[in-house]
Amino acid sequence: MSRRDISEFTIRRLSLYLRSLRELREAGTEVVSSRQLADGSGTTPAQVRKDLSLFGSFGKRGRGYQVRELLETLESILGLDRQWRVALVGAGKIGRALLGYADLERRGFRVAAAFDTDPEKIGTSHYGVTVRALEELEETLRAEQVEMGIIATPPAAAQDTATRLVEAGVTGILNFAPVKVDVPPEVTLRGVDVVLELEGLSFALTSDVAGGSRREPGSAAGG
Amino acid sequence: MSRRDISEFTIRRLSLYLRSLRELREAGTEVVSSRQLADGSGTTPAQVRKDLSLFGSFGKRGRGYQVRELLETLESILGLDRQWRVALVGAGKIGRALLGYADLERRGFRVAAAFDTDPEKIGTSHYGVTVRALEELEETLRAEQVEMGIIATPPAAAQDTATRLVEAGVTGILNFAPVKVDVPPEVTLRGVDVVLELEGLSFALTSDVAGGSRREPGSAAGG
DNA sequence: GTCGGCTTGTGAAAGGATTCACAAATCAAG
DNA sequence: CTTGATTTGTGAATCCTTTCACAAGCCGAC
Ligand SMILES: NC(=O)c1ccc[n+]([C@@H]2O[C@H](COP(=O)([O-])OP(=O)(O)OC[C@H]3O[C@@H](n4cnc5c(N)ncnc54)[C@H](O)[C@@H]3O)[C@@H](O)[C@H]2O)c1
Ligand SMILES: NC(=O)c1ccc[n+]([C@@H]2O[C@H](COP(=O)([O-])OP(=O)(O)OC[C@H]3O[C@@H](n4cnc5c(N)ncnc54)[C@H](O)[C@@H]3O)[C@@H](O)[C@H]2O)c1
Repeated sequence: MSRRDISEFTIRRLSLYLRSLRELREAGTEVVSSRQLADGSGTTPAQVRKDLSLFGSFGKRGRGYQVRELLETLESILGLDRQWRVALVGAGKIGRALLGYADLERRGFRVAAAFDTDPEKIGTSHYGVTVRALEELEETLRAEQVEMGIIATPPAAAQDTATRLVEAGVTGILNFAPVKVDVPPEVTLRGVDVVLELEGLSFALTSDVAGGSRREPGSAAGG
Repeated sequence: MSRRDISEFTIRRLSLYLRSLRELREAGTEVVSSRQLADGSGTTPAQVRKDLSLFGSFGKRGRGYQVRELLETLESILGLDRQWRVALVGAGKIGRALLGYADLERRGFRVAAAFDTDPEKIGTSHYGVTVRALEELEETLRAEQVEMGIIATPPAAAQDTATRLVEAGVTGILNFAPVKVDVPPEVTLRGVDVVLELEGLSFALTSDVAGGSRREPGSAAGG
């Protein structure tokens, strides 16, 4: 069972367990059962145990899991026991909202640089990050050892942005633009599309002549 | 095959096909094959045909699908042949970015009202929407016949917000707060969690000693 | 120390989703 | 009209995920 064989579904759920575990740690809880983790992340106890068992045995039978220990284990599995340096391309409305999103830094994702093409925006600072000219992208990313990029440009610029990010050494990209973006196979790409999510709600509400929730496979809804 | 039996995976892909079809329409293309749709949305031709076949027969063998016709069919299936009225709760950084997101209106989602608790924000207008006091939520939503809600409050307020939205008649909710939110079974809930997506990238980049892309099941990456 | 109640870890079974593969249909060329 | 190149629609097969169910292990009570 190599890390490569772990499914996307499992990884999403590990993040959800982590979210629960952080809350439990804040609350001072020391031990947690698979049932509690399942309740806190919208899945089943068997699923929790199966997910964890892919990586090892972390619990005690009859007792459960140590919150602090499991939390550190999951952080380590997900590669969160370090800081990631992230570049943001596109300092528009969503880009600036992300610059002000303190959870990124708190969870280990430091926005090390931001870029835009708009002369009005270049040179301005937002939440401690100064917006640079797009031309400086490659140089800056190599100097700052950035490994992840966030695309927050208009859709028309998304593919070019992705290509340049990859060219500059980035191997993980989060894309907010609602267009298909191609990257080489060694680069990991995830997309967030707000309209697509709303369209999913539209379908559900249209189907429901009289209501009905729909399962969201692989990850609990509610995140 | 009732609409209720259609999987979340299929629905996400239908949205992606729609995205491709809109581009094709702009480009003036009249006919499209399952292969082209697959290429444009990161899936396979067989998957496209299987997805569409769940709802009917829309193509011509040996030829393909009429772009305009299929586009209208998919919009109708997804319930997008109407306008949806949406309420936004939390007019902070991400909330205001969403108010300025013109694609929402363009795709049929009108933000009919926005709410906040901060006296400094109440009464201000953003992109044509005036922020109201949270107290006015129930009354306004009923008056405006709002059916969907977007939660953009701090995590601590998310569950209360969801409860109030449901109480006010909303049956579809999009949650941006990184916490689990419970709603009654007749309400559909989707969550967007940026940190969770980045954590997924973190895992992929950590696994890859020497690169390797990872499949995103159910929907093509790149959105 | 052992009994009873719990909870994990995990093979096996069940349930879904995707891919395969091919008959049926369309169309253009001759 | 026939042939050949396409492309759809779909049952069957494959692949993957989730759920089941239970032996093994832990803990506190007595
Ligand atoms: N506003 C939202 O709430 C929201 C939500 C989800 C997704 N999105 C998507 O995010 C993207 C940005 O949306 P927005 O609302 O922030 O738009 P915006 O117009 O406010 O911002 C886009 C920014 O990108 C800059 N830009 C343009 N071309 C560029 C390039 N080649 N390189 C770098 N920067 C470039 C522009 O100067 C501008 O500052 C769009 O693709 C949009 O669909 C927006
Ligand atoms: N900033 C981002 O880019 C970003 C991205 C993804 C998710 N999020 C999430 O979105 C939520 C909002 O983030 P933000 O960065 O916009 O924070 P923010 O602090 O800028 O905005 C939150 C807003 O909610 C208001 N609010 C507080 N309690 C409320 C209540 N009970 N009802 C209505 N409004 C209330 C506040 O007055 C404030 O205006 C958070 O849960 C955050 O984790 C933010």
